[in-house]
Amino acid sequence: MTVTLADVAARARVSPATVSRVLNGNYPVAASTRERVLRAVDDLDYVLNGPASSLAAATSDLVGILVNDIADPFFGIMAGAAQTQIGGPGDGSGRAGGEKLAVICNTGGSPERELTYLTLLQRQRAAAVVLTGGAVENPEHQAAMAAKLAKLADAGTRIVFCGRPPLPEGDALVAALAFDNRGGGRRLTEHLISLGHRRIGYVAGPRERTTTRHRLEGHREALHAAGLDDFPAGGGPGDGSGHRAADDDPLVVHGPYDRRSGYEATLELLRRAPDVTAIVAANDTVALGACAAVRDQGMRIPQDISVAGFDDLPFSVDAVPALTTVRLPLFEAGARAGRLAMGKENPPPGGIATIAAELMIRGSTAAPRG
Amino acid sequence: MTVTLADVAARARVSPATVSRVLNGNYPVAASTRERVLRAVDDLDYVLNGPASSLAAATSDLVGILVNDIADPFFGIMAGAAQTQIGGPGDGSGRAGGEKLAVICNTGGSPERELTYLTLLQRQRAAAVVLTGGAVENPEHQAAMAAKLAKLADAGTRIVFCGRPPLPEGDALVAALAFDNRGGGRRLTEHLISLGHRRIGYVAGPRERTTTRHRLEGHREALHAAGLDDFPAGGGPGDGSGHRAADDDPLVVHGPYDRRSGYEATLELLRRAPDVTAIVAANDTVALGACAAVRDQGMRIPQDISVAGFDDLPFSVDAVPALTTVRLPLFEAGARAGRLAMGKENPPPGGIATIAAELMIRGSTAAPRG
DNA sequence: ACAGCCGTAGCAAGCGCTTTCTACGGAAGA
DNA sequence: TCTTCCGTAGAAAGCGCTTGCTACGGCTGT
Repeated sequence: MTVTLADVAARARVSPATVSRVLNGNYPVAASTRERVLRAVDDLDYVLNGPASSLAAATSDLVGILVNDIADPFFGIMAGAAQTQIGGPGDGSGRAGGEKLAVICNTGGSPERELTYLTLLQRQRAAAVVLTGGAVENPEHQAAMAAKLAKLADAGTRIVFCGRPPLPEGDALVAALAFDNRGGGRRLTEHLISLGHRRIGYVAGPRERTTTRHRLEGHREALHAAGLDDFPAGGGPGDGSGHRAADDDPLVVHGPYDRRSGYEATLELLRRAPDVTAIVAANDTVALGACAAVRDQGMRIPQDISVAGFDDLPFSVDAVPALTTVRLPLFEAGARAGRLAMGKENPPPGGIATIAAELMIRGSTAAPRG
Repeated sequence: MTVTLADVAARARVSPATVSRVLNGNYPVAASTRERVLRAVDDLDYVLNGPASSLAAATSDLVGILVNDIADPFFGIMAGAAQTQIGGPGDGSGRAGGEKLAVICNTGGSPERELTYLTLLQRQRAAAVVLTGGAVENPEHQAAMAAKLAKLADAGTRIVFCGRPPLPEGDALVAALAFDNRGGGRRLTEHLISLGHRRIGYVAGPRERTTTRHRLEGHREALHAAGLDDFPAGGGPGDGSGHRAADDDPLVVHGPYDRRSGYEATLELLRRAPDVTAIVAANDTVALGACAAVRDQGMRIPQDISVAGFDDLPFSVDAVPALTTVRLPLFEAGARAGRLAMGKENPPPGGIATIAAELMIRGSTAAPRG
């Protein structure tokens, strides 16, 4: 029924071993033989049996990319960029070399799914795994992840973090690309403060997420430095204690990273503190929801209230007014993560690189009235 | 080094065959034995070897989802939805049953990559393939696709189209979910006409794409019905001849499905026909770019010019003014495609279902001045 | 002219799992 | 009590490929 290596070998009048070697190209084969084999492959329309090949070679050409929400361009951009460095041909150049199958796995932000996908990838003996976006900061889950990743690494799977800090116990790690969420958050709020804002609301992401915590800590650092915090700041970088007072702060509302949540959290915020003159959102998507809420309350942006986001997704520049935000080089980071996963690029010194976040000042923020 | 089935068998004091049967659960195994095996699996931290399993069973648990651009929420939403029906546990219910690995493959809209991914999936003996979004209408490529898909189908891979019409020669097909792009396009333009617009520009998607053509044909149908076309309309549904005059129409500009293209194409359009009172964009992303261009030319939306999109992506309702567009039930369609791919749902009668597109009238369209 | 090499190709042993077929023991039927 | 059958477990034959090792010519070096 299906064509096998042996069929090709028979047609080319060589042994299966030779066909295999031609196909893998890592063993000297005479040009004439090679050509004969290639023609046979073509004639027979032969397609390698992946599982058989992976079994025999004890490796596979699968690379897993884990994302929290593929419907969110934040992840789509990174994943797509990573895939350009990994998948099929069309890397721009020819089709030679490490042709791997990049697979994007959508965890939906669920720790269990994250672990399940990792197991599935482990089953497939994946060549590499790229973990994107914020991690869940639950000790139990972190331990499970560390264990799982250690096993993967043991099995020869390369591990790359993209947009999240490596695990504390991460010896399994190969490379980590972390965004400077804290610094970005700090500069954004500093910008608002320099504009004259004193009461700044914060629509945060989900609790127990590294991105959420880091951005919020940056925000608090800026407030603290300006003496604007009723609540203790998060301390310097590396000091995790910033988590402490978060739950009591009336100017901070948590919610998922989506538009609807941004809308509702903003309404709640305005109810709690009608005197805020600026709102910082956990990310651009949330900021869009916040803008809608602000408008529905009859207020203008930025005249009555300033709004800022984070990430600088493509649509942010088109918002009206254009959204002040913090630009993260998502595409570049994703591509670099892809390269690291392929072993095309050396890991940064120390295994971890921090990627700068750039403040983008646009029309949605202005000095408060009065 | 790594734990194998045999190790588990030894520890549980049973044969490898029994362990396999416990794990696959499709053969009677005494409860006591099963439990013993399961404990051994747990103790040893055993993980099935996917390739070996796939090789022996001649099937795999991979499901491929092909998308044109994963950074575009249009695809992200569909792919994510499909994955909820396919991947890991957390389908909501327990972890039983068809636990498969949904993999998203980003073709970047390139025909070659599309084919390559299909080959890669064929290599892996994928259980199913979901093709999303518009197809490239190049005869050569279509033939290659048809051949490839036929081979996949022969090998037992289920094929599902989501958001694209099935291939003409598509006997390989299992199920197709097509959006009513033509009808949606028609109703959108009818709406504009009913508002009083007579000169309507159209920022189309890339040529040779089914979505592009169908949406444009709908637009032309509406113009034609109102006697507004200087150029012949596309004829009724099913008549492919609408393609004919497209290239000459000064009111139509083609470009990729991205924001930047929308911006530039709009500028070009306004240069060519400064008297247009409305602009229809190929999709919402392009519409955003169009809005920016319109504004940069010092015009207001919708007072000076109306703008409309297509898809109703999440951000469209937050544009200012909110974007008039055509809503496509992307999530529902994606989920259904996922179910079809899993064989959880029966294919629609005739193998193809057309999914309705709903006109969403919002603030970005209004009657022209004067 | 002979030993020794190098460049190529083939042999054959798995890789770890699934699955058919066989085997065994006890329960039920005669 | 003996046969038949059912429920359950094992033996073993691959699935299609990779790869270490062996083998075979023809060259080169002496």
